[in-house]
Amino acid sequence: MRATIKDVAKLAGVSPSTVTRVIQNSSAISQKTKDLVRKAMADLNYHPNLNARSLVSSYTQVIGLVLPEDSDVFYQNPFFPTALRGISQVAADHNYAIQISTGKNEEQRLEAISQMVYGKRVDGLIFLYSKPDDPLVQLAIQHKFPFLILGKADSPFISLVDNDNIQAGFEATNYFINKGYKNIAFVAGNKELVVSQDRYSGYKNALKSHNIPLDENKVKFVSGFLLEDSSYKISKKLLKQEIDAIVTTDTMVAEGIVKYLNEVGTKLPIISFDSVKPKLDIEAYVDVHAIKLGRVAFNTLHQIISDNKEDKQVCYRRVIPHTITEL
Amino acid sequence: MRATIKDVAKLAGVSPSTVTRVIQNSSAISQKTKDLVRKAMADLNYHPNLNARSLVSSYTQVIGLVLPEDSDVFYQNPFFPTALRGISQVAADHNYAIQISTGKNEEQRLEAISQMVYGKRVDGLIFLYSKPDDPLVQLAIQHKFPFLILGKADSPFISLVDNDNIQAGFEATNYFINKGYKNIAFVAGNKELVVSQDRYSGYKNALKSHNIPLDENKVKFVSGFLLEDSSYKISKKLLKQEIDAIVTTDTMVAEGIVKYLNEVGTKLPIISFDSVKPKLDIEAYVDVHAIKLGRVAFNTLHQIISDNKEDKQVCYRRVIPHTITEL
DNA sequence: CTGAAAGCGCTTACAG
DNA sequence: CTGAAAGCGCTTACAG
Repeated sequence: MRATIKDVAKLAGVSPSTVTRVIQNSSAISQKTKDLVRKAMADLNYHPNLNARSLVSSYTQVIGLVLPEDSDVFYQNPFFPTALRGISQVAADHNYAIQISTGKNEEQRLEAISQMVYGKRVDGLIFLYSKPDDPLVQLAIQHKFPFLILGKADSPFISLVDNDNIQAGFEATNYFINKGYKNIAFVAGNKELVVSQDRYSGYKNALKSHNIPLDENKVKFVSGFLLEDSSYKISKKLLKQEIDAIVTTDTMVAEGIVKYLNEVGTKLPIISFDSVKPKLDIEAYVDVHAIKLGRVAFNTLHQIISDNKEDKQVCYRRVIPHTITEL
Repeated sequence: MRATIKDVAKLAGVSPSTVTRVIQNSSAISQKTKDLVRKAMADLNYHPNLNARSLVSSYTQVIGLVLPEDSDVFYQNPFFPTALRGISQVAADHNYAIQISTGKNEEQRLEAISQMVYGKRVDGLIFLYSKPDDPLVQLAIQHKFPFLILGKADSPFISLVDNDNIQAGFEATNYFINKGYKNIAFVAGNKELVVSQDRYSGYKNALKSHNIPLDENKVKFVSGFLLEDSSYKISKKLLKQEIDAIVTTDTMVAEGIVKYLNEVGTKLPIISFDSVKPKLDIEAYVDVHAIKLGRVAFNTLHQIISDNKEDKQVCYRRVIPHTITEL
C-alpha cells in the first residue's frame, strides 16, 4: 500500500498537521522536526495524494489548454506544438501540469471545459485560438474563472498575449516597398480571422504611408480545410496582374502560391508568417516567436491565478515582438 | 457558492447516496427518483467535484501523455500533433481528459510523471516515444501502473501500438525495385532509434529478396537537432556514387537531400515516411497513419486500465498498417 | 513550535 | 429501492 501522511507522521513521531507544514516548508517548524519528517517521507517513498490536496485546498497546480475544433489546419500548423512547448517549459519550472481539452465538436468541447472548471481540475485556462462569441470563453467569463487568450479577444476586458499583427503586416509590406517594389499583392487566410484582418490593415497602412494606391484586385483571402489548395487555386487569377512581390499571412498560403509559380516556371519574392523557419523557398518570413508567446502566456496566467485568489481583477495585454528573418 | 451533492439531495428530497446512484445511472433507482434528482441537478447547475470523486473512487478519467525531452525534432515533426489528435478524438468519446507531461530535462520529467502516478492524477500513461531503459518507463513498470508505448519497446512484456517498420522499409524499397531501379540508397535518421534500424532491416530484406547486393556506401544515418541540415551535408558524399533512387525514413531527412539536389540541379526519385502528406516534391511516401495509431493507442490503454482493475496482466501488441502513397 | 479536531465533497459497503 | 454511517487523504483554523 502507498504511504499516507499518517504513516509518515507515525514514523516521524509527529502529527499529520506537522507533516503538512513540513511539506509546505513552513517557517514555524523547527529544523530538527523538518529533518525528521523528511527522512520519514523519503524512507516511505511518500508522495501526497493530489486529489485529496486539491479537494481541501482548492488549487490543483494544473492549467487547462483549450484547443479549437479538431481540424487539419490547426494541428498541421507548427504554431500549436511550438506554443505548447513554450507553455510547457515554464509550467514545468513552476511545477504545474497541463491538461488539454478534448472533443470533436462544440458540444464535446464544452463538456470537457465544464469538467475542468466545475470539476475543479484546473486553476486556469489558456485558449489557443480566438473566435468571436466563443461559448467556452463565455463560460470562463461567467464563472470568473482565470483565463487568457493566446491571440485576439473581442472584449477589451479579456487578458491576452499576442503579436502586434497590424505592425507586423506593416513591416512585412515595407520590407518589399523598401526594396523598390510597388506592385505588392496580399494573400491572407480566412477573412473572418482577426489575425488576417490585422495583417491586412498593416499592409494597407504601409502602402498608404508610401503613397502607393491600394489595388483590391491584388488582395485575396482564402479559406478551407487545406489552405495550400485554396491559395494555389487563386494564384492564376492573381498573377494575371502585374505583381512584383507577395505578402502572405501564413506559410501554408505561401505554399500554394509557390507551387503554382513553380509550375508556370516563374519566381517572385514572397514573405510569409510562421512559428518556425519555413521549409519553403521564399524570400523572408515574419517570425511570430510562438515559443515566447507560450512562455509569456503561462507566466501571465499564473499571475492571473494569483490575482484571482486575492480577488483582484486585472486585465493583462502583452505584446510579443516579431522579427523579420531573411531566408 | 457551487452546489454540492448535499444541496442536490436536499432539493430532491433524497439522500446524497441516492444522488450518487442517479449519477451512476444505477438500475437500483426508480425512474421517478431519477427524474426528480436530475431535475434538481439541472436546477442547481450541479457538477460533481472530480477531486472528491477521484479521492474516494481512485479513478480519474484522465490519461497522461509522456513526451520526450524538449527538442525541435519532436515538436516539429507532424507525428506528435497528429497522434495527439487521434488520441484526443477517442478520449473525448470516452469522456476522458488528457494531461501531458512537462519538463525540460529528465529530472523534471520524472518529477512530473511521479506526480501523475503517485499523486493519482491519471489512470494510465501513453509514451509518445521509446528509448532503451527509460527511467520513466521503469517507474510505470515498478508500480504496475497501466501504460503503453506508441512505438517500439525493449521488453517483450510491454504493451505497444506501432507500425510494422521492417515491413514498411521492405515495401518502400520494393517500390523502387519494382520500377526497375537497382542502385537504391538508404538514408535514415538517428541510428540509435529502433525505428531507423527496423526500416533499415526492411531495406536489406528487399535487396536480398531481389538478389541485389547491399552496398554500405549507399547507406547513411544522420542525427542532430536539425535533421535537414545533417542530411543536406551527407548528400554530397552520397551522390558521388551512382544512385537511381533514395529511400529515406523521414520527411525531414528527405528535405535536406532535396535541397542539395535542387542546388546541383539534379532530380532523383525519393520516398519518405510521414504522418501527413509531405509538402515536398518527392515521388511517394509511406503514410504511417498517426491518427489511427493515436486512436488505437487510447483504446488499448483503456483496455489495459480495465484489465488492471481486475488484476489481469495482459500484454497488447497492436500493429497499425501503413500505406504507400504516390505524390 | 506543535497537536487535536473538523471538514473538503464525494462513494461504498451495510442494512433494511 | 433507499438511507445512515464511515471514510478516502489531505489542510486549515484554533488552541496552547
